[in-house]
Amino acid sequence: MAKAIGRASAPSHKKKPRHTPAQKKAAAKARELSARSSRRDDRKSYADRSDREDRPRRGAGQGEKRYGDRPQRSFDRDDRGPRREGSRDDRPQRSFDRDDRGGRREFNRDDRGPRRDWNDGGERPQRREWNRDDRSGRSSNRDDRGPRRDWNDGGERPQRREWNRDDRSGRSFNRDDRGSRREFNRDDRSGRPFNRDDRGSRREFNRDDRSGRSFNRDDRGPRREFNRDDRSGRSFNRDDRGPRRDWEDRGPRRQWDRDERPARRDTSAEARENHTWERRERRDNRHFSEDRPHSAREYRVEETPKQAKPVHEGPNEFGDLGLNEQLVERLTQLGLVKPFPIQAATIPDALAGRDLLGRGQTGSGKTLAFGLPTLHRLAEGERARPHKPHALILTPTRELAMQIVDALRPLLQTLRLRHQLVAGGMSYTPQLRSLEQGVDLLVATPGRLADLLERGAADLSEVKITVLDEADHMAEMGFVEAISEILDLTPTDGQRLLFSATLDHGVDQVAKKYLTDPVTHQTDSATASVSTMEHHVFLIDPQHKKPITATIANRPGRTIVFVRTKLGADRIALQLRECGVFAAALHGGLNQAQRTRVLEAFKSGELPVLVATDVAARGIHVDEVSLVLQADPPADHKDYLHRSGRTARAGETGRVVTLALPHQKKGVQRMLDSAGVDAAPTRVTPHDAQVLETAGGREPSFEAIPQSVLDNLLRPKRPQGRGNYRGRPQRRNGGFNRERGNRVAGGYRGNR
DNA sequence: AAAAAAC
Repeated sequence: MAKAIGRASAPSHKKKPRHTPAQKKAAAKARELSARSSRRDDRKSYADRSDREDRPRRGAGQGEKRYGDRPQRSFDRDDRGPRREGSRDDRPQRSFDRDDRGGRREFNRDDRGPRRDWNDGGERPQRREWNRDDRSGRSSNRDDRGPRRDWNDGGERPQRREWNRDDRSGRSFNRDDRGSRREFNRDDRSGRPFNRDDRGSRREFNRDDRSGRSFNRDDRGPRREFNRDDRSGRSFNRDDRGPRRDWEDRGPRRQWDRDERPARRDTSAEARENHTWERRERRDNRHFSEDRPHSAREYRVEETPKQAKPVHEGPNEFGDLGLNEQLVERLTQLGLVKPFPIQAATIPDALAGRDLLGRGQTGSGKTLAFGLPTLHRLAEGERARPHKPHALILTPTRELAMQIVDALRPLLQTLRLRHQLVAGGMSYTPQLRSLEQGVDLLVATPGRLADLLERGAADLSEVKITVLDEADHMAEMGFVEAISEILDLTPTDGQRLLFSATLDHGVDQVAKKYLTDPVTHQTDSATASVSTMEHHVFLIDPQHKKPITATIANRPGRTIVFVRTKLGADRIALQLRECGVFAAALHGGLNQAQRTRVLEAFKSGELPVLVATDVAARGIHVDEVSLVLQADPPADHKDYLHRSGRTARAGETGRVVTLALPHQKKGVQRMLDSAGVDAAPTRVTPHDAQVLETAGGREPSFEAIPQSVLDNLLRPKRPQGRGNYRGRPQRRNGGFNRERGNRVAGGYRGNR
């Protein structure tokens, strides 16, 4: 792709061999330009994916596609005239699409106004959310359903609401509409996957025809909307379909519910006194449509009393390990004087240049265990030459790479070593520039590094030290190929350090191939022996999952909720917010700016609850996470240990609660055994003392937290980016910029 | 089987 961009964007270079320095330079420039435009991707707003704005949007969704494609467009502008002609000819397909789109758009548009009214006047919207996907919750939906039906019969509106509202996941949309629209939806749905597959080609197609695009643009918005979020999630949606369908089978029950309902409504006063979940929920939904002003501050984490951190006194024992004096001095300034066991065990061997395997519990200080000797050795050597770094730290996630950079930065600065974060989702420019200028240490994720290697921007032939953090994960399928390729490019006599809290057979394979006479340091058993961690397993019924999750998450202190899928993360986070628990999702489907911002907010305390996939399972350190709730059980015992390890770090205390559905009981039990965790599964229901006390939960308020609060949280606090890039200038004139002749889409639109 | 990792 990178190459494709280069070609498309700088046709003049295309046919010439890039031999002369001048030509090389020109090519580099082109690359940089394309990289620069690709940065815009990071500015896709969270709202683009997940807001539920009611007004017709010109830009939402659209923006994403355009951004993605824009690099070429801007370069190709000159070419457009001719191409346009071409695209015309090609249009058959196009026009087809277009009609399609147009139609949808109309549809949407018309619907939108009314929907709003609905929202304003009615109370229905949210209930649905809540119940959306849980069959259990549905009981409350059911109450509503009668009227909706009538609506359906009389008008077409009901669904629109659906449509609008829950755009966020797109799911509830499907849900209630089952009656009339189902057909519609279905087709649509089944159509989507196709679209998806087709999209690749279509996109290609479009690319060449950029001119055609501009025509289409207006039409595209709605479509985008529709597809918007789920570029990744969509396929998952399909999975959800099964249950939904089951839903449809419920005809009879509905009848039943309807009959029931009038009575319940009449006794709403009484209902209020009853604190059953469904009823409170209904009552409180009214707040949602009012969309009262909120500020994120209201939802800040309730700080729990700080735990005393171990204070080390006396002479700095890092000095005894043979580390560079400047380094030791800086460590002292940072309050680090006593090495953790894993550090004391591995540093001497690492300084001696030996290959090693290090295993230390989660939160036991592995970053410094490999960081300090790496820095020490870098400081001893010469400055790295351009493009040829001397050390490489590889991590499985971008966040972890950033965290390692953050942890090592002060030490690197003290030693006047140059470093660069090399990870996807971020601008190429600083990465290319650093390599150009020469950089001593790269902290990288595999994909982007491979990309830079392929471009010839990086050369690993002078790498003296390679570190694999979370080595066992890196040795797993899906990672190991990339890692092998990278390791193959480093000198065979270089030092290699493999670290993780769990080392297993997969690591042995890598160790066997890439390590020479390695020494292994295991400071603890591989099981969950973190003594300050408490484990609980709650055996629950499916219909209680949501209320229990909400109750537990609604606790003071920072909480991480782990789920299995990206879509699940979005969904649970949304559900929590609708219950009045401020939560945001973190997963690989978000763009990097969003990921970074969510994590930052969680660290700072603005966000008390993080709902994450396993992207956050390993290595991520956040102070004072006092509970890890595994709403979906982890895949295996290693994941259990790593997820759990987000709490009880560096001597803090923490609790881990794992929810298991009846059919998961066996697997969870087996996993606990392998993980060495001694926890007896307990049957619980939402109001049990177990939930309220053991997990520290509290019944949530059910005062839905509006999307605007989340959008506000996600809005970058300073101009985007960590580098010196100051971000795109603020949009003016409705986002239309004459010079560019292009509407500048983007921004966070979802907060109104 | 999902997620992650480049665009």
